[in-house]
Amino acid sequence: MNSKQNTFLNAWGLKKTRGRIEILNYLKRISTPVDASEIESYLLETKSTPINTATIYRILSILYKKGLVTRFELQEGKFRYELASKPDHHHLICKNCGSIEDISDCNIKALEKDIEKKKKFVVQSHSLEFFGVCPDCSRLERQRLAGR
Amino acid sequence: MNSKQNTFLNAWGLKKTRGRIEILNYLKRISTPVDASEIESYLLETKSTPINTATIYRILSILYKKGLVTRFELQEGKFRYELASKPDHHHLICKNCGSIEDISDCNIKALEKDIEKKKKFVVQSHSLEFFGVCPDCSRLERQRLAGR
DNA sequence: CTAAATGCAAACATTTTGCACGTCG
DNA sequence: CGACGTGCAAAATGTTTGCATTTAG
Repeated sequence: MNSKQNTFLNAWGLKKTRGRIEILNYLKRISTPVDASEIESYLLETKSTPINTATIYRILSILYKKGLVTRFELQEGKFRYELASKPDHHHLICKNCGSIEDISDCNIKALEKDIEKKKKFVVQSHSLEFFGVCPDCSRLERQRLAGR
Repeated sequence: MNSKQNTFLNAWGLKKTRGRIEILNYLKRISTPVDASEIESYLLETKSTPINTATIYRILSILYKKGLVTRFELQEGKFRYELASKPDHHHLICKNCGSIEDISDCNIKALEKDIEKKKKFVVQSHSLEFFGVCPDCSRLERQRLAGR
């Protein structure tokens, strides 16, 4: 299936299937991390044949285990996914509108080195998220207050 | 109920009830963050009358809203809770044994200032977690390899 | 052809909710 | 007494699993 696209799937010992290809293509296109149900609705809206919920979870699980996608939680009680090939970065999450913005890496590496030395803890990955109010919501709030 | 303990509950407009007092006392004693079911089992084992699951969630929810406890996710698909009065800190989570260790604050404040300025994003809170292998598990792994 | 992947239904874990009853202040 | 808090049962949400069937290689 789809002999030219995502050849690396085979390289990872994974069969190329419609679900995997479409999920990977979707992940390539998104700018903010998505959860399983967003992936499902996207495939439902745009693709001819839907992909089963359990299959989506299984695909995400195997891509995660192979290290092709990253997975994290943003205080929502569910997981979000991104392509692991994205450069190291963190997130700004607006508690008002839910928007998620990336911020690029910020010398966490130094901190990791420090921890490894002081604590003898081998750091494999980290997650850093900032929760607050995004510029748009701040602006609207200011306008709302001013208008009274 | 319990006229001397946790008087601040009243100050926050919350009635002093057995559940709230016992949960707060438990949170004071723990050294690593706990989830709802750990709280429930603890109360079940040690206290005469159990506290209903839904009630535990409702108590945690109101304590969280009032800012008396903090809440976060450690890639487990559930929330963990701590007293908010604990000094600012982060966590080292061992992916092998699941142990959670605190690490004290590490100049994230500077980073926050930077973000507020550059991104116009108002930071209210942050979460920083490191995932990896704890010293104990590293040691056991080394021994296991040496023994072969 | 065979191992791997999927669909379906059912189970599971965590968290939330409606409603009647109980209790703090 | 009255608003707030709780217990119980049921539901909502996110995720996983067993098993029969399909499909990539």
